[in-house]
Amino acid sequence: MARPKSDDKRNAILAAATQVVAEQGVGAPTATIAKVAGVAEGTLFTYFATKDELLNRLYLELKLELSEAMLEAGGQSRDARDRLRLGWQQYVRWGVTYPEKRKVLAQLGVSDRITEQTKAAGMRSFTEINAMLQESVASGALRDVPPTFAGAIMGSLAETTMDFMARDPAHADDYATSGFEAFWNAIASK
Amino acid sequence: MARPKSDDKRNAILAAATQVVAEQGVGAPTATIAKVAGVAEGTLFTYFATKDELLNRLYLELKLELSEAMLEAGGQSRDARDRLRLGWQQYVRWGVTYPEKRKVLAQLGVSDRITEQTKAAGMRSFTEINAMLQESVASGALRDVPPTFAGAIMGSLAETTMDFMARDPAHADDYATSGFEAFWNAIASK
DNA sequence: TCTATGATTGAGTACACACTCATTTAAGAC
DNA sequence: GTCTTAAATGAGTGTGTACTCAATCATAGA
Repeated sequence: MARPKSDDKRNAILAAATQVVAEQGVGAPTATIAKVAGVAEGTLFTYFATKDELLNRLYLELKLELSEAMLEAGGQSRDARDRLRLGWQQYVRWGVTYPEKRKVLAQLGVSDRITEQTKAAGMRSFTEINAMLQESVASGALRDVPPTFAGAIMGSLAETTMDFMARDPAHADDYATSGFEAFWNAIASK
Repeated sequence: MARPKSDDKRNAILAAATQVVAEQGVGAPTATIAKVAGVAEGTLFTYFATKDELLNRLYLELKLELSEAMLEAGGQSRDARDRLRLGWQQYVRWGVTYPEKRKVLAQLGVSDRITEQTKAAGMRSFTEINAMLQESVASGALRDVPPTFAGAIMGSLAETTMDFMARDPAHADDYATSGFEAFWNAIASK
């Protein structure tokens, strides 16, 4: 091996892509991403063959990061509701801490540049969380429907909650609390 | 006046934009939109000064259409839950009937080419629906939070529901029913 | 019918972008 | 220290796109 590829550069490119795509959308130029990453444009293409590959990798990376954040500090001992509330809390915390990452995920989620394959792989990160949901859902309004539906509901309610938290920071805590209550009632109430 | 602009052409352009943006995303070329609409590219620019103006108008038009669809056939006599269920039903019906319009709205909603002003104007179409929500929300989990939050929750749950209906049409009715139950519990349960 | 006005056309323009490639640079093997 | 190999560079290339404009055409009003 002559000169190895550097993980640092790869990460710098992904981080730059996050920043620039959050600002400018999926149409953000590779030239800008490279400049922000501190590498030449050509270098970007030695790490990612095409812009689409870069976007798909970024999507996966962020999905994985989010799913890991949700499971962090998840002590086993609590009951289902508490474990879900913790996951919700972590989700919201992550989204508030990294608004660009959240925005990028929203952009990429509706972009047709993300392949079905990538989306499927992204969902796999959430199997553990879906398992957490399963028991809470068993006797509620969603009992007739797969647990991934509850997972999607969790995602969309958390996103909606964070939108309002961001728009009206003074009442952020109210939204976070009410949002979780709404979510719990949605999946667990009969 | 020498030659009047034609509403038919304007509508044809908006319809073509809907179709093409649903297929290709916000980056769809104006040349393609014009061709699908059956007009010359130059004509597109006599009806909409820029592509951004076209996209913003399209967003407004679709938002308005959706809000009107939701209020259709809304007899006064029912109780709050029934009126909301009817609105939900109409929402889902609209989304299933016009999947391209739904997709376009999703694309435009996260695109930074839609101005804040346009988004605000789009929300105004939903004031009547927000009023409907207000009473149902009064004593539930969302009592501490503005009714537009309940409206946003309705939107995101309906979208999630339609995603699953589209992905798994055999159980579409189950999703529609469970989705509304989840929504009602989310906003009205204590 | 004639005329003035503005809609309609589509080839043309200026620019932006994803990706390439000849050249330079640097890391590892010996 | 030398050699080999692949990473790094950035000017260059081809393509695609939003928007323009001179010429043409259709309509409302006289």
